[in-house]
Amino acid sequence: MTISATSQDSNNTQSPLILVDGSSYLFRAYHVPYLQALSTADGQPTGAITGVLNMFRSLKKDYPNGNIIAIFDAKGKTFRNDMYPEYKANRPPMPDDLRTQIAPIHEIITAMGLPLLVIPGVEADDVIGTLARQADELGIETVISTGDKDMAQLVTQHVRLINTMTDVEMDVAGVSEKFGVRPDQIIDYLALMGDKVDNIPGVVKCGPKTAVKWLAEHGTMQEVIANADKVKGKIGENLRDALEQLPLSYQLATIKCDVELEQTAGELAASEPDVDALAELYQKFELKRLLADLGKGDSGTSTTGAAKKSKKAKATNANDSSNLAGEQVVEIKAVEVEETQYDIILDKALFEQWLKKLQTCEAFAFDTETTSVHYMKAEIVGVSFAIEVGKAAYVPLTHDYVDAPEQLDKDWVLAQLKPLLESKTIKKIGQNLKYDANVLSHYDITLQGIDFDTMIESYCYNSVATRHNMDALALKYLDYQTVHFEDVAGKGAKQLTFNQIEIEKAGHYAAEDADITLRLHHAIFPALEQTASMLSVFNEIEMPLLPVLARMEQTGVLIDSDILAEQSFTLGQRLDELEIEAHNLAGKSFNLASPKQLQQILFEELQIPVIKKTPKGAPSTAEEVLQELALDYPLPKVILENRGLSKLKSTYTDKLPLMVSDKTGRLHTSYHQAVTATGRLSSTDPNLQNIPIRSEQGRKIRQAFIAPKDHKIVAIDYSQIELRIMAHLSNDKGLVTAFSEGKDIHKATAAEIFAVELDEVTTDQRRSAKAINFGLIYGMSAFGLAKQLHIGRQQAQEYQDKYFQRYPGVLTYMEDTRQQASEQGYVETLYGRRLYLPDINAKNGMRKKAAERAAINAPMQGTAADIIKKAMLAVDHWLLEQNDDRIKMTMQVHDELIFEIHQDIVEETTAKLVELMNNAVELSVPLIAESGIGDNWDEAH
DNA sequence: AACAATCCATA
DNA sequence: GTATGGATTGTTT
Repeated sequence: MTISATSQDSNNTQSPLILVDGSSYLFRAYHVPYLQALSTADGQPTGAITGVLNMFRSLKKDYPNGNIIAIFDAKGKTFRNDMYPEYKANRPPMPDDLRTQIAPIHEIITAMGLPLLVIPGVEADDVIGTLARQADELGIETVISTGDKDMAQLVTQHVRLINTMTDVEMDVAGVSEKFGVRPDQIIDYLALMGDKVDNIPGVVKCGPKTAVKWLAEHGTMQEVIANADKVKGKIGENLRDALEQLPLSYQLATIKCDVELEQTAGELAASEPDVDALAELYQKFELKRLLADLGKGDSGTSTTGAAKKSKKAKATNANDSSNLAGEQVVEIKAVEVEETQYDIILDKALFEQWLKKLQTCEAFAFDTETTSVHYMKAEIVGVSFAIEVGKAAYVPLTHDYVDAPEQLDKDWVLAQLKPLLESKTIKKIGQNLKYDANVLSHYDITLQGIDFDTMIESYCYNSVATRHNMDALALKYLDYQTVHFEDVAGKGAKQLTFNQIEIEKAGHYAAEDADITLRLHHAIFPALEQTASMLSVFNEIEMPLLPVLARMEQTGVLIDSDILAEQSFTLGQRLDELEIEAHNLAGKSFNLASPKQLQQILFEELQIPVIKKTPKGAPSTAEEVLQELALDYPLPKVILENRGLSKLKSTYTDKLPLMVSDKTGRLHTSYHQAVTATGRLSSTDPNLQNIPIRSEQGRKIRQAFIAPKDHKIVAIDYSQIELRIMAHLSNDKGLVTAFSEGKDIHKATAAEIFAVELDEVTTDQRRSAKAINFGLIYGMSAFGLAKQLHIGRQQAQEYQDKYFQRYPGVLTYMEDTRQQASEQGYVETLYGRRLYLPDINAKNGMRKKAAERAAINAPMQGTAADIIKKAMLAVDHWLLEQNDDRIKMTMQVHDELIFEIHQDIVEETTAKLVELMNNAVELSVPLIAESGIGDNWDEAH
């Protein structure tokens, strides 16, 4: 069969028929993580609704003339179940939180005026197949929108598939290219392979490759069956074993194309949308975007939606306990995008005019444009400002493309701006100002008056919303689509740096950045202010911390690249040896780093028993599994050593030296202040918070973190901070006393649980107690504890019961936390940082349990984060007072601060720093910081 | 080039 | 069982 050249002879004047596989949309939308958190204020999940409707919308955009028909599966069994009772028997039941979204979707689609087909007794596929067949016969161009590959059998000269996610269309040639067989061979192909998910039997070990090979040879499954005795080897046996089953598989894989329908493909057509019904439904399910768009009117109708929206968008009080989902509604002040006036400043006169306004204003938003996203490499290209909403200016400085207009002198402009930027009284508003502060510091400007950072505002307001970049914020809080950096600079290898971008284009982008930042501040800050605790975390912790982090990043840390290079070499040698050994043991050469190849070798070729599976169902080759297998087999042991060493080499010894700045000869990480849900910092480029410590080899890497000449590395960490916080929060008498008396807490716990004297506690008992203590912090279950300690579930339960019996305050605290989380939808740290838990009342038990564990952990982890942040503020304050460049704070690793201190003053300075950290906050138990001093980070521990 | 899956480093 | 970032392989834009 060849692709017909006559496909043009179809009736082009008729609008194409678009058949939508609604059920495939539904499942896909349901599994999009970003959408899973969505729900209405009263807890009805809306993620799948939103996702499905978005997909319909994009379909409409792609096929403006399309005649869209929606087809969904009906409830209950189908004729395939009668044929084969095991059909789809492996499918888990539909989750409740998906089920409840189906009816709304149907209602909305109907209100949109689209024909909706839900036919019992058959699957959506069969309805689609029937319509596609009819359309094909009528010569109507048809597009089937689905994620299901099985539908490839329906493709003809007039019928194509489109994968909505990838927007890839597949015609006859496309099917052949993709699958290696023609559309009319797809059923044969599917039948031979079988389908695990749908529980369709096929030929064992026959995958796509084999099926294609056979069909290329014989054309159809019937012919393959007829020639079954000629196939050699194991796979030939498998084929012959499957002969009886294959006709059934063929039937099951065949989409039924003669379902009886009330209307034919030629008759079905959309009707006018019922705008009022839509507005009501969108409002009911709080679909803000859709409601807004309804007002804008693709159909040019009514403004009902928009009017309702402005009434509805009244700020929800953050204390409102009905708001359980963590989804917050903010009053949107600047919904209408008014006239904007963006100045591009190329002459002195206009610049001075702006300068005057800036000098006399209370606060302004500003943004720097640079050549790089890395603060150490970035050079300023221009700066932008906004004082009032809608009016912004961009001052280009160093655009240097061919024919770039003459620009104001960079040094002169920065000199003019310096007093302004360094003023503590004129407030600055920005988005991620730490970056701007770092860049400006390279121009001898110390940014001050950093009062409002919209990224931090958004983070304090809701830390669970993972993205706090400007584009996301503008969309969320202003319902405004910004110009993206990639829109002006391109992306990938061809991306331009900002200095290469035309001033006109760059100016609009940059000025908009400043303008939007200002608007965001006006949108988010008032909402943040409504909750005193959130405001205080913002004002007392996060904003003051920003310049402290900037200073630490600027300072960087010193590493000895030679030590690392040497270690890389040694590691490389050992890795080569291990590779040879592994290949010998396996009897063939393979990639040690590939879990997939390793699975094959271990579990298929060597027939080693499978102990655990990955979440996706493949046999796991994770460390704990190999650890266990290593007892009985040689290969896993080699793999384990290889894994450990290659991780060290690629992530640390090879990589770190490459990241040393040529400007300073030091390593400069980026601390992220708006990433974690719990309030911790995170670190990237490089991540200094996961430098190895546990293994002997790993500690060598810490030895490369050295002090400069005449200096020492001082590491000070909080001892048992999270358990101390648990003691404080729970106010459990026994726990508080144990800490107050300065006891070894794990030992004390062991004495209580195992009912022995303190000095009779064995190492084993202490280890168990330690696991229990850690487990408590993680919201552990008896099941988890059992796994950790390799003991039975019952015994783990006994330990846990005993613990709660001895420390009843902890039990009460855990129960209260869970209840509080469930009632208010969030938990708080000691200092008021709030963590929303959208899943806390989820119908899905797993997700609910996970949210409960997070609810237990967050106050402890988050309070620890608050405390060390406060300590950093205290330390930084003291350092500024000292104004002594022999002392530098260089790193933060969650419960540890690392310093570089001149040897002459190291003892007394360390004592002072420990004192500052100990007194960072007042708890009902002592807060203990422990210090270590050495020539490198390893020694300092 | 971008993304998922898997594994592993830290607190 | 909590919270992260990153390297690798393997698949698909």
